[in-house]
Amino acid sequence: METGVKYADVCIDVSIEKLDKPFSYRIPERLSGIICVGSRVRIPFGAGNTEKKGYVIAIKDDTDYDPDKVKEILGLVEGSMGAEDRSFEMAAFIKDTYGGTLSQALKAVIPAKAKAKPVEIKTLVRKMDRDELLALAAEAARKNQRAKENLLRALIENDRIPSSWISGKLRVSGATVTGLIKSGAAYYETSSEYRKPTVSEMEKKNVSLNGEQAVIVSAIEKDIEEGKAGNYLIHGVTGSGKTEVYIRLAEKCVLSGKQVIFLIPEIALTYQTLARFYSKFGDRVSVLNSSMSAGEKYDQCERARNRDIDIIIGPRSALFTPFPNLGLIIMDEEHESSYKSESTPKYHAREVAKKLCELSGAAFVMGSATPSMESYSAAVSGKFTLFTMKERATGFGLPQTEIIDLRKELSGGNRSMFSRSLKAHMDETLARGEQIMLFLNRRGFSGQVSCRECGKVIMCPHCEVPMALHGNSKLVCHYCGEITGKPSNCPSCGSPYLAAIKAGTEQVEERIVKMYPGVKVLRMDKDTTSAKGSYDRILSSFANGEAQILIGTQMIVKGHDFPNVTLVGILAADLSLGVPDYRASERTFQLLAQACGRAGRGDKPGLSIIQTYQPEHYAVKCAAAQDYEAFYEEESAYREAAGYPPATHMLCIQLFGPDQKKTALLAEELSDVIKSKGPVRILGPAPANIMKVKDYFRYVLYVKNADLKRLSDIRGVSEDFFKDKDMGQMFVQFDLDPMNQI
DNA sequence: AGCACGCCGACT
DNA sequence: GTCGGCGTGCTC
Repeated sequence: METGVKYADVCIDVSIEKLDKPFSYRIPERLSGIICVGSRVRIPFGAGNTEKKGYVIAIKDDTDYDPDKVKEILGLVEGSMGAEDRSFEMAAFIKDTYGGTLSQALKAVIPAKAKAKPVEIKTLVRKMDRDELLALAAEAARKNQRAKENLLRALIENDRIPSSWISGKLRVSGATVTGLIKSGAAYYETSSEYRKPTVSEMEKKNVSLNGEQAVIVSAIEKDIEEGKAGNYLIHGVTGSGKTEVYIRLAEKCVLSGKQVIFLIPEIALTYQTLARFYSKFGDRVSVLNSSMSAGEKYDQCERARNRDIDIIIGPRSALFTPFPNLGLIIMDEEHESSYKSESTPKYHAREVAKKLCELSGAAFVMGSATPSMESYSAAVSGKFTLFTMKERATGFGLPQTEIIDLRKELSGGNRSMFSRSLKAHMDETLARGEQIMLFLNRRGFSGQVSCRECGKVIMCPHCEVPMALHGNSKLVCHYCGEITGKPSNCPSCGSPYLAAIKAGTEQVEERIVKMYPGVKVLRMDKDTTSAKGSYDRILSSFANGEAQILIGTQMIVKGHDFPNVTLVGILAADLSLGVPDYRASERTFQLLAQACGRAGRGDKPGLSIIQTYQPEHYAVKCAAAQDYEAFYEEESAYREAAGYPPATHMLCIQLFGPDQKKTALLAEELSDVIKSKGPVRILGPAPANIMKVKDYFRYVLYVKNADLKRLSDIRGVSEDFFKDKDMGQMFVQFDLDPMNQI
């Protein structure tokens, strides 16, 4: 037992800014050695000594605070998760890196509230002996208390009755049971049992590794064995078999008594990967997903803590699974933007995972066919170890690609959305009985209603966003949810000629149906996947060959393999290039490269056709050539020249307020305050791309600096500035290296 | 957030 | 003269 340790820094678990600092408490003798960093404690707080709960974030021999005023910890919180030290270091890291309060960081890091109690299995246990119970039963019978009599008779025959029996088989109400307990005939025993998500067992197949896979597995395993586990980036072309590498590494890790966190961008998209993990690890693997209740998440944490599972698969929040001996974090599809949290603290799972691995001595393995600029640059500079997989595991080469210049099509007299080449290849593919995927990204325009006479678009009254037509009579704002009826006349000029822009995919579908009567077509976009389960239904019916053509937005390019797809058509590649965002090229490249990779995943060669108005754009050219390195070089030069991540770091400060002038003014003031603290590159303040959402005006300020510490200081300065300010309804958000420019 | 102290109006 | 309004300001 430790001696001389007297004080604990306690974070009170309320999300109140003013309490967002540690409070020192004396550790009573009886608790010394029991209380540790991470303990959940009860403490007296404030003048009234109201009892509050807090987290111990540090233990110290002395305190900076007036020792006379320091109070004593009352005790430990019963049933606390006792989250370990690591979680608190993670919370501190998140707070320091991404801002927000410590409580917000703690909330992100503490997986589920302890108050979300596990399902309690109650058992009624006999307390009296048989004769006494018989007497009671006889008395109940005499008083015509049928329910009580039945329960007593059941209790005579069984000394333990599960509560499910009582309400189910015996049909006895709770009141009767309570009465019985009061009379001392029996008592309730409660024990918690985990709610286990169902696991379907599949046959285990042994896949042998190809050369590239084996090299990577043995290199990383060697590092782990020598205690030199680091960060690894696997750049593997689509279909190169990254999952098998993950499985081997995870297996090795589990066999040596360590646990694995496997991060995936979106649960629905990687069913095939999940199935492979299940078949390999059975019920030692568990899946976390966003639709789970707090209780279920709590159970998963308990199972992890108790070493009932070795592997957790889930989105970024799976990072905070409290494994006692974490050995490996895998991050699949590392470039996906869903790894960045959208709410404060806006942390990036990649950075947090890296930190977590440092703290626990675990290996961090990232994989992608199109790595993010951030990761690849870290790999190039030697911070991550880079592995490249160039072979497709099936042995077949990458699909052929063809770039079609839509400007030439137009000047050649073809005004349809299908180029002559695409049309010809579609004819052939259909004739061969193979499948086609058509990809179109037309988010943003679909559904908007405009007047054919004055050209005005119907906007949401609360947001600076066009309303979208749902069905035939409803207008919906996708930003605030405002629903209005579709007016019969234009609100500005009164013209009755209102026209809705159809979703691109819908138009494509109409054309296809006309072009190929009798050919089965599936469409997948926001409209067709809004119903629960429709996503999987569409994909599986396409996989089963129920349709020959699948038309969709970017959601079709991810995940699923369709071995019979031999033609992929990208109808308008540059639509995602026009977005005012420094990541536009990167995202376009990723999208195109992934879409091209969809063709020829089986044993038949594939072809991808990219239609574009900008055939000379490097994102298009490199994606067509499946040349990641060339893209990286070009994009890297651009980021370097323009001063964008990863060449520098960028702190985005977003101000929100109902009064446009006041919000703009506050942004200006903040900008001046930041400038007064030393020279630094500031962009803006400027109105956000979408200036108004939910009646709140949005102003944005970007501060650039290569030094993260400097940006963190600037965030501190800003936070202090806002503290002294009368903010009214205005509020601020910080976003480090944002994924989307707002 | 609570719960104090605190400095001004209507009451035994 | 006190009781009590909730306005500011700490709370380890």
